[in-house]
Amino acid sequence: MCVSGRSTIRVAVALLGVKDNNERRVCARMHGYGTYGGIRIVTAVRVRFAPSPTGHLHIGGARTAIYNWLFAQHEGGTFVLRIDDTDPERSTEEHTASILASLRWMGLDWDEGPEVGGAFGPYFQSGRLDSYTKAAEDLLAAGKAYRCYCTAEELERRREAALSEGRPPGYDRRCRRLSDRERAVNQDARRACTIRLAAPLTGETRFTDLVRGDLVFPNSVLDDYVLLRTDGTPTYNLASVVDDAAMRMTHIVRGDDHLSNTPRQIVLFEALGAMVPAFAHMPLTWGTDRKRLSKRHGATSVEAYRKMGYLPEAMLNYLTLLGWSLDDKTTFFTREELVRHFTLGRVSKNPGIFDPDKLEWMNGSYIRELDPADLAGRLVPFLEEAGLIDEDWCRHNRGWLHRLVPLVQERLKTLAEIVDLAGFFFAPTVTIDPEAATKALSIEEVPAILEAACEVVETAEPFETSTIEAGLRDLPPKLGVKPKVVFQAVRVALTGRLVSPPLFETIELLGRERTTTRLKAALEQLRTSR
RNA sequence: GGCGCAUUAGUCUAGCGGCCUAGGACAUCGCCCUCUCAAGGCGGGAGCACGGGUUCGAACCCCGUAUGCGCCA
Repeated sequence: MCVSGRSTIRVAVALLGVKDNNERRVCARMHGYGTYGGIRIVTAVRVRFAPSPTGHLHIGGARTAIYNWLFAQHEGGTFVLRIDDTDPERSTEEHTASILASLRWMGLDWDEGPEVGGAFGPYFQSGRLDSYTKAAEDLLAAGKAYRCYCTAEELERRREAALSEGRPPGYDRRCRRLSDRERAVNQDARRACTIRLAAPLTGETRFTDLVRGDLVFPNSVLDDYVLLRTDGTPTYNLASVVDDAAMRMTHIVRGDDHLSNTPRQIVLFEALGAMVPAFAHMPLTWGTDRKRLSKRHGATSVEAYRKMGYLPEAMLNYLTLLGWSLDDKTTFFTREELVRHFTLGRVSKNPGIFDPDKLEWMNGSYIRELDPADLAGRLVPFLEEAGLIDEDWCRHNRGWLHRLVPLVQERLKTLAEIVDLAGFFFAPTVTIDPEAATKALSIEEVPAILEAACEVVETAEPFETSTIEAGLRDLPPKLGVKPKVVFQAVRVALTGRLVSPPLFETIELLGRERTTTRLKAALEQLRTSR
């Protein structure tokens, strides 16, 4: 331990009781800090992401997790995952599992938390309830909290009265002024009560937000908020602060919807005699209508985007850039580059509107950059999901799949689009889209075109793109039609639609057999319908 | 109602007093390439919320106003 500068103390890791396998990293870099009795403490960075398992991991939550993770990685600190499941009504194990899966999918592994353990467990708040009760009781004993016997109805009535008289509607601290005798009477009668924090009445609470700068709040705006409800359950503020203190968090990186809550929590940290962490409030993520991102805006969970065929690296890149930038031009970052460059100081102060278009563009760009073999592997689950292939098929056709990739790679914006784009390869017969038939097959010369094309395919030798292309390119002048007419007619006959991968390569990949079969089938269909 | 935070094109952003006749990207529009669709290339339109100051000089500093959002209830 050494003292450096005015009222700044560097604290060795052991002093804080941190004994885990991060110790080596931790000792190497000491960037974190908090305040303890007004003294600035510098120690290893410890941050947490603390989702409530009431649904899938939300885009907004994912971004908060990413910023926490990047910050921890950049600083060589510890990233803790804590599940805030104090609401038994809405918390489920399925949601917890889904959140863990989404975090892992994006590569946001945690150093401590569910399934990996750590020195500060349990990492579920439902397993820590006793500590909240104890904290509340300690505060009670120290005179820093008090029992409040006001009922919900009384509070409601007084709030309305205050509002109609133009007074602030907060709790009037009535029970804080109870005499010892009154307290004893209520206690003996075992009247239901909440436990409220006895917040300071004067002075001010100040802190430095790592994103927004120095902030000062007069303590007069603080209220004596509830810590423990009548049923003994902790409020968000109590549980969160007690855990953050117990888990030795050095930085709280979270959404700025909590900004106004921060002075309230700082007062609690101080009342508990705990180190006050540093804070960094991230701007919120909005939907396109400038409202909180919700179901109305379409897919809002990471899970949904995974299913739609988005790549985790695109997701990470896009979400990080929604509220953070390195400079005026860099758009693409590998995970390592993000870790190397990420700092809270360059996080934007403005809320960001989630733009699915830009995500899609970025995803397409990442797909194009993928190693073809890698892309092939990533496409398999989507083809399987659509029922086009199965495991057995994969075992025998890996080579074919690798030949397909170059035809689709620069056309895919999401992995799931492979089904639409290349599904015709796998179907036994082609169903021709009526609109495509009208546009490409209704021309008088089409039967002749298809017959000629069939002959080209039957005789192309060797059977490969170049010979097929040469043969088909001979047809337009011979038949006296435009090239486009020939190619579109053949395309529709083979794929059923007006849009497909490049024609000649498609024919090669389809094979002589299936190509001629399809051309003949289309011819037959034309004859019967005329 | 109180307190707080924010405000660069439709969207994400660069900018931290002269490098800005404001840079990049998505989207959009036009052209080129072209067997369709993509991808790619070239080009266009579009922005400092408003009003006062400070300064030789303001997107940038200060003060108001407006708007949006958050928290408390």
